[in-house]
Amino acid sequence: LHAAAEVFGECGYSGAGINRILQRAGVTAGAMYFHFSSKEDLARAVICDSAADLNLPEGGPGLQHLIDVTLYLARELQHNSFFQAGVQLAIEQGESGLREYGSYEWWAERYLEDLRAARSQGELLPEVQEEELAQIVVGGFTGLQVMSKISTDRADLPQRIAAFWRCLVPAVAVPETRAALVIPRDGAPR
Amino acid sequence: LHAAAEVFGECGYSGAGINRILQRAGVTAGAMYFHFSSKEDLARAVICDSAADLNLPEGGPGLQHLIDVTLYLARELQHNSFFQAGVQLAIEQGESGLREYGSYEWWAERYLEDLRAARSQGELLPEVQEEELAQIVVGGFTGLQVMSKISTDRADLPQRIAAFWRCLVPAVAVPETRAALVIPRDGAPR
Amino acid sequence: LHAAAEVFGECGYSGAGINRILQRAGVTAGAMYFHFSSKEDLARAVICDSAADLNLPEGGPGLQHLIDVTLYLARELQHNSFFQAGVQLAIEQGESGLREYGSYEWWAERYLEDLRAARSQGELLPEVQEEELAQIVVGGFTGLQVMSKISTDRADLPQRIAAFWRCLVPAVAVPETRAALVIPRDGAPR
Amino acid sequence: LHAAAEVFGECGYSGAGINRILQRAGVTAGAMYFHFSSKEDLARAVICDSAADLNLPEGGPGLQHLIDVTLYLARELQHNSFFQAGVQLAIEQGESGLREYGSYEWWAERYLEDLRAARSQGELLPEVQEEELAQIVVGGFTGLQVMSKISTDRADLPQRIAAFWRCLVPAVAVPETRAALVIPRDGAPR
DNA sequence: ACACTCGGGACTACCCGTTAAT
DNA sequence: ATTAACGGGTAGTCCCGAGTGT
Repeated sequence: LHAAAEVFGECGYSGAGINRILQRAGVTAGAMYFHFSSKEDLARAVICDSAADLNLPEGGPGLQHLIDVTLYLARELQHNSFFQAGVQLAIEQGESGLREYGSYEWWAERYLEDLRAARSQGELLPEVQEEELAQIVVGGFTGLQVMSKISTDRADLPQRIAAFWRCLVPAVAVPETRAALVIPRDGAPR
Repeated sequence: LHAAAEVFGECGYSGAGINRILQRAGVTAGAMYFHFSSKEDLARAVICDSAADLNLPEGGPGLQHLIDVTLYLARELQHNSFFQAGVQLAIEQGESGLREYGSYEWWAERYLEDLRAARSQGELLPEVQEEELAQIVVGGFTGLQVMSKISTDRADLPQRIAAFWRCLVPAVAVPETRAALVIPRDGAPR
Repeated sequence: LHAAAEVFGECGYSGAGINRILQRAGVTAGAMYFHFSSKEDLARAVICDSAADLNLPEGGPGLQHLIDVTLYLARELQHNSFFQAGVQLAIEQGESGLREYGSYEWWAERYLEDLRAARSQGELLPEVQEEELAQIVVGGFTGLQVMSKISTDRADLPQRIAAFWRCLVPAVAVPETRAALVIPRDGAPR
Repeated sequence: LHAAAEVFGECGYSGAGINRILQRAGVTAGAMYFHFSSKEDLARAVICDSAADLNLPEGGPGLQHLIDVTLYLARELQHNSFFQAGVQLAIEQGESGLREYGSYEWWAERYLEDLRAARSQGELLPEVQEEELAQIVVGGFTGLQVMSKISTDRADLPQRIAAFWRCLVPAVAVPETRAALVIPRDGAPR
């Protein structure tokens, strides 16, 4: 249910009342409990669908693709309430009982693929550890998202991510790659 | 109340039932409502005290001090339940009604001081923007804390922060400073 | 709910605890809050139903009918807990938040119809103002009801109303009507 | 305490929270409970003082005096919060546990004195029963007060009482007295 | 004698996520 | 898939007293 995503995204898991979800969706309680066995189950469904309707940018893997992906996600977080809910619920794991480190690992895995490609294309500096870097990118994205949400309701999230990359790139990319990378100041798509 | 910090830290704001706080603290409702006029007020008090009992590492300002501070905070987050609660409530701002971007800004400000000192001591590379970097450090710390909490209950948080710095330093510090910086792999105090 | 009427009638609005209503009705809180969204809403429902199950005496309109109605209401107030509750809540309007002067106006309107009929049948003395008299009858009834409830738990209410009329009639009715009017001393139905 | 009178008058007995009284009075709980042993006791004290600071109109007893008294009381009810509280608490007897029919009886007694004087001065029609009439006056006053409070916050109470008397007088007073009686339309003092 | 801080519990109206009946 | 209900939970208020000074 799409209404659930909105409410979870706005109020968090425990702050989201089922009734609010129901009446925003225009459904009755029984109807929902036919499809989802519990609130937790509903949240799980939202999480699953949250990653579903993302259209990650195409393009050959590598550092540039990784950057493009994060900027795309940043922009997506501004309007896509499913994705917002996914992120919110991921952050709150533990309150919700939905102990699934999955989300973060999944993204780290995705990023790692790009980083490995980057390595094999010689884009990365030798001292960079791909696994660590993937974790750092996930962590940085998460943290900047939280801050941006609180301070500007995510309006400046793409800019923040862009700044993050501009800061990080010199430490990870070889000079020639670095010169070729495109990191729009405002996070707009290339 | 110290019990409140624990419960807020564990369950978040809306997940924390006042009754649980009360019975963990061994006091009654009336007693609490004499000192704090509402749950929100209680949370505010926790936030305020959360930053109070930190003993930030001494030492001349600069990049090394900034690193030491973040590592200290990482270690502190492992046992200090007041600080845990402060961070948790900061992340949840909005659900709680406690709209105070304050916490993040306050830390960014602290970090900025060190960065400015670092700049004037010639520790920073010319292309680094201090304000942006301060935000990124706060964001990175926040995000890594969230991930670490979920995956290992913060057991590996200092290591993650250390890795974060090892990754970041080449991009911000001039080579001689970089060589002199101490970033213990395990995040232990110097 | 019929239990609500009893408790409201006995204790007034703010004195009536929802729990008392619930356990007297033998239902649970959730059950009630499914049907009524709040205590106020419940009270409103009681008020509405209070006037519903009254069987006002039939008969051609006029002074005699008006008297019969008030005596009937007096007798009804002795056992009909719905009506009791309606009157009680009407008196307390303002504490309850149910600002609806409606009840009193409604009755004054009813009475006025009879008085207008009486006028057109030549039963009223020329100096009598129907509107004012209607208000006075409502007020007198209300006040006597309050007194009777306190002093004798409404046991003597019909008698008091009868006395009220015996006192009032000479001032409002023309002599021949006056002679024909029946006002049983004990307020019993004709 | 004068603040208690206001709050009781506004909210009724059970609707009046002690804390509200206390903070309006600018006192603390302990201070109050030294002087009054309970809320009920406080209410009793308010009732007692409520009749204290009334300056009933002087003048020889009789029908005119009775009328003057009721009009004076009507005007007093508009601003004198002690008296308002007294009336309010009198109406609510039973909720409050303060079962003292006293108030009403006391007033009926006062009125009866005037009526007896009126009788001995030949002002009353022969069929009038003084005791009954006294009760009716008390009841009428009470009821009209309730209605006026709800509809106009007592702004038109004196007018209503005046109308009450204009209606009642023909039924109780002998013609010559009736002609001499002064009942200002707006209830203003003579 | 008087006042206040601090606390105790039971109670308030109301909402929670969930489930039977049908 | 709906209507009705459950029962425990929500934050918060109630009136009141015990202990501590002034």
